[in-house]
Amino acid sequence: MLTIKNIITNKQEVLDRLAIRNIDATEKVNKIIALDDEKRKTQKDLDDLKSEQNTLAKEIGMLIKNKQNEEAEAAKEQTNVLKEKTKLLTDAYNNLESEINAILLTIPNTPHDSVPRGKGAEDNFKIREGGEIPTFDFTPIPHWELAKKYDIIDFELGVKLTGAGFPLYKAKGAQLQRALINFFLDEGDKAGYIEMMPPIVVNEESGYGTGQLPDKEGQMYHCQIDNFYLIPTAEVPVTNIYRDVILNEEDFPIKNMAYTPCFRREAGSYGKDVKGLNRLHQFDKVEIVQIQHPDKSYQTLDEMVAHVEGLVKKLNLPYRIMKLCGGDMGFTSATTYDFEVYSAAQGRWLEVSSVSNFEEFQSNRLKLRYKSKETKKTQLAHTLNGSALALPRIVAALLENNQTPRGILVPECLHKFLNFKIID
RNA sequence: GGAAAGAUGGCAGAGUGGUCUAAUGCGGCGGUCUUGAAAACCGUUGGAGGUCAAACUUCCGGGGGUUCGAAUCCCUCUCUUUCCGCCA
Repeated sequence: MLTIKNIITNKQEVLDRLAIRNIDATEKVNKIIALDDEKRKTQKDLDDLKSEQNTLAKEIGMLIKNKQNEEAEAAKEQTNVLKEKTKLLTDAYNNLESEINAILLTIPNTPHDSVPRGKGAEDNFKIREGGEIPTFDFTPIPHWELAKKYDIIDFELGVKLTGAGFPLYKAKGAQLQRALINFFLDEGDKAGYIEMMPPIVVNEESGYGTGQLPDKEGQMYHCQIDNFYLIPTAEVPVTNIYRDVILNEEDFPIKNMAYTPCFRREAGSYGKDVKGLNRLHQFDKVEIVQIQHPDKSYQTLDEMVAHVEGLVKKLNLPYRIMKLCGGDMGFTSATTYDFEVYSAAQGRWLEVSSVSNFEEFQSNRLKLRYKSKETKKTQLAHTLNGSALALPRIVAALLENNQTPRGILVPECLHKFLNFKIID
């Protein structure tokens, strides 16, 4: 969430930035500023009261020590009044605080200056594209049919075992998954990311830390007995490593990555979006996460985009990089680039990665800070993450784009992880 | 799953109702000495809020309670360790 300090000191800028999302937050911001002012005054009064009580308590201690019991009793009487007042003020203070927080939670991150205005996906700005859309001298088959034809992914068996959206990968299909994961992790390793194998079940605090809770509660699978959540992305455990951490400037940049399965309930999705591998309840993903000094986070964002671009290039997939407009950006992001690959038989662009700079929005909730060498104070760090990459849609595009009458050709970058070069 | 012990500052570790704004040690930072370094010695040493700065408030696993006063007593939750049981 946004910091109150930022809202107060840069009020107009905050409002202007939020306008990029087509949000007029004037009312909320004014309310927060007013409430915060009141909170501050209340705190001052409360502090004074407590100070008075502390002094009195010490005096009573002295009086009792000196056996001046009558005076001590009289002093005790005094504290009763103070206690009453303290209770009232404490309640008022707590109310103000939760009121402020409640509003704060409803305000999304302020988009970066460079983020284009716009309403939805149609207003996203294409940064670059690459690769070539394949042409066929036959009608290309969609991946779910290819999967069946070569018996590499069994959607029906997944339904039997669990339900829709939980496919079972078989034989070369399963091996292809493994190869992709290895490829992504190896590339990440070359780029300096430290590999992690985190828990894929997290507690409530972690859910709040990265902002999945409370807003997206219904999107996560919940183990009620233990109050744990299945992670919707490795971002949750890998970023929460730094919850309540104060870093040194020398620690930057922190570069971590993790392969994990991801679980999403995807309530409300339907139609062609959920066909085949397009949208699943369980899928595999390698996530890259960086924590960076605020001055360098945008440089880092570019670096991460370049990394992901390298992956889709090596996989030889037609891709485009979209800079999301204000209206299409996620709640917590300040800048997001989406990667889409073209899936030739479906004839659609599929989102396979989303690379974002959250600036200090996540850090604020995580209490992820660093000690500034210059000011000697603790300041919020910037967090960034991106998929590098999510498997299912990559697989969908690979199957559809690389199909030939003989079988499906496996891209060269995966050969060293596999003992076959064609799925037939 | 059963039993017991425990959770204190970056780490180790004292403190069991009243200058605890937490001893001591280690580590860190600054200084003296030195050509430089080490050693020795001296000083300093966290987070949050607040203030021009201070004062002040708050934080001894989380929450609640008792008390004029809680790291210290009570309740509760969480976690850790050890032992037993079960087990990949």
